Amino acid sequence: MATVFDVAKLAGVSIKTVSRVVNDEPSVKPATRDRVQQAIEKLDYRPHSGARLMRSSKSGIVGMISDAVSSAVEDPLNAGLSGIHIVRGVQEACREAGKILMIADEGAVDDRAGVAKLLRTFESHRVEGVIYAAPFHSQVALPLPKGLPLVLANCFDGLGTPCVLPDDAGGQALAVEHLVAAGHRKIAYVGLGEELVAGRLRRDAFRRACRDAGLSETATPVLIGFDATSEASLAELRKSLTRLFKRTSPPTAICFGNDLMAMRGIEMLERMGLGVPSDVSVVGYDNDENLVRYLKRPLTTVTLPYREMGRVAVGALLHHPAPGNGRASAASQLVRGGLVERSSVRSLASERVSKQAT
Amino acid sequence: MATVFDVAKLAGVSIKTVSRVVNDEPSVKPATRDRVQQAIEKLDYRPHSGARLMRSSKSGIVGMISDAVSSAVEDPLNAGLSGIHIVRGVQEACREAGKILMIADEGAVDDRAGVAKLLRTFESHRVEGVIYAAPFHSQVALPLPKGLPLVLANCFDGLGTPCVLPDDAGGQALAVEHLVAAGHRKIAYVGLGEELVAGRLRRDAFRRACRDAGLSETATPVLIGFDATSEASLAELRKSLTRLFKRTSPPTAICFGNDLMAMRGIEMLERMGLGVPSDVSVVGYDNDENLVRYLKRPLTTVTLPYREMGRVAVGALLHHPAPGNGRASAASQLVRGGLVERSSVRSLASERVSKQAT
DNA sequence: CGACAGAATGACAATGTTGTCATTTCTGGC
DNA sequence: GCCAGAAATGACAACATTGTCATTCTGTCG
Repeated sequence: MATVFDVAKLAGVSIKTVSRVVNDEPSVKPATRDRVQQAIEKLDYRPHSGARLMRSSKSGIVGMISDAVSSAVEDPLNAGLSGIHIVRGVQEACREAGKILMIADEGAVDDRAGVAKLLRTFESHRVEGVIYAAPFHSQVALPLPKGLPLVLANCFDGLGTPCVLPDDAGGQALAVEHLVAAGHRKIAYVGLGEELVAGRLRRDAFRRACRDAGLSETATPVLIGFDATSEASLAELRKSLTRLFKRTSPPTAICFGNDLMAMRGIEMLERMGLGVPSDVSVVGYDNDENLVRYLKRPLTTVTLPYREMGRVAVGALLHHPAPGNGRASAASQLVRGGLVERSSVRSLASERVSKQAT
Repeated sequence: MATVFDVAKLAGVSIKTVSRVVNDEPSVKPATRDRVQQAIEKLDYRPHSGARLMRSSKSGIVGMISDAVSSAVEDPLNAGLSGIHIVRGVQEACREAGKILMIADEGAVDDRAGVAKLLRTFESHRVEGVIYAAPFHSQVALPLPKGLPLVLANCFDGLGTPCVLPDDAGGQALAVEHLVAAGHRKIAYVGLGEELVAGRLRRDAFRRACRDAGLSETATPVLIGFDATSEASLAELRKSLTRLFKRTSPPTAICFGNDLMAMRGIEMLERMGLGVPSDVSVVGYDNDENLVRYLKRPLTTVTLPYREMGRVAVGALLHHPAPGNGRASAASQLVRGGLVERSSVRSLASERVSKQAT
């Protein structure tokens, strides 16, 4: 492959001038520039990124660790494609910033030794930073690279490593506020397990939002600990729902822990003779497009803003302020996803009038 | 960051010895090796891949052009995640070969200028080869890189560029053979548009397989040109199906052009009062896991072996024989996907006995 | 016309590694 | 104790580029 020397000789200039043309530096006469360009064209010259890197120590590469692709293929039932959306956001932001993205997907994002190895590879390539994306909102314990900026996406390590997280609390509040605005006063929460970060945050936010709306605890029962991918847990869920609607004053709306659970829950409600949203309104969480597209009853839900999180992570990585310098960007950034109104929530007209009266 | 010099000084050896240790070369005394390893550890030394590349001209990087991630996010309804599976296969094979994968996903895989730019970037990084994956079986016209091995996946260019393709013909034959073995003698084909490569191949293969099985053309009507993502086309499909079953001797089985069409078709058949598979057996194509998992009626279908195609593509790239050297690997490789038996095909017992009699 | 500023260009070092080949250090047999 | 041959180690060039600084060209103004 041709080098600067070949190009320089053909164009009748010095190698430094070739370098200037290649890097769009000023003070090269247009005529010279043209000659060099033509020589480049003719010789099919491509700058050698390795040699370049050696001089400038700017690789222009961003590394990313994710199991998005592997889990989308290996485990399509569980993987809500969350990772793919984060990757997409990262890709977009990298492109806009003129960076090249190098994705390491070895499947095992929770294998410390494996991650350490990937980080070493990235360091060898002198990447400008690394983004680590977890498949779901969780706490992680990563081996921290020495001189390499690292940003966590969809996870945190409690050690002050910069991270980008979904605003589960804010999102759940949005759901409750939406139901309250539609006139609902008796709202149940049917959620994930407490061992999940998202499960805890959403449950707590639900409670707080209900309190803020002036709803009593008895009117807003909280049932948690379900896993919509487990048959046993679904049986539990069915029992709980049955009990819930045997109450003297059953809820008029349910916030489900996520879309999959909402989907299963709706099936159960309908089998119990309860229409959605005629008898019960339902709000999900995640806005899992992939799931939502197969639902007969369009589901009102809260978006988990994965793509945006990817973008924010790149921003945090590339514009990370020199440490201890002026207005430090918060180590942890929350990204709020919006509520998507579809047709699983019914407005209780009488209430609405009394509330929305001018 | 530390260099070989730092390590050499600390370990009390020459830089060359450090290089030997790093590259696991023989003839280094165990004691020396240990000392160097410790120095590396202590200094957090990471070989500089750029400098390395300059000397050895082996980057260990494979480039890939795909729109898998972007289209999975941008257009989840159409994208059957095919691309993701190809990427996965490529990832796996790269890992096994000790190569690093660099994915360029700019969304526009059919933009010649865009692809040319990506190829230039890859050339700059001295990748060892490039895999170009198309979202569906198609013919492409790519700008061919000069000194860079290129393998096409899920597409071909008719110019002899090595490519890896799904064996649509073989797969469709599998479907027909399965139905015939189950005793079906009247089989309809309801397929994709002729403008699609897969549409043409599958239709032709269907006809040939029927002929081979001794079925007459009247018993095996072919209806093509449908697009299950278009409402208008679905209306057409409904009309066609209605007509089909008004015949004096309607088919007992249908091969649909793909799983989505099969899904829609089954809905229509049921609305027409025809049970699947009690009244009509159905075979799909693609084995789109992502779609199949939401079907109530498990669909018998033929796998589009995307993942395997990715693996084969890497194999073709890395073991590409020196041109004009001995047993050249075929420029075009077909990968056969198997038939997945679920429960949308009913065995016609009487027929079966007569056929399977010893 | 000469001097001068600024634009355009070039010479050369430096970057971190590995390949080549030379040199030193062992090892075992006499 | 010596020597041949092998094993271990080292010196140095080469890789392709950019940064630094020097040099040459070009036009302008007095």
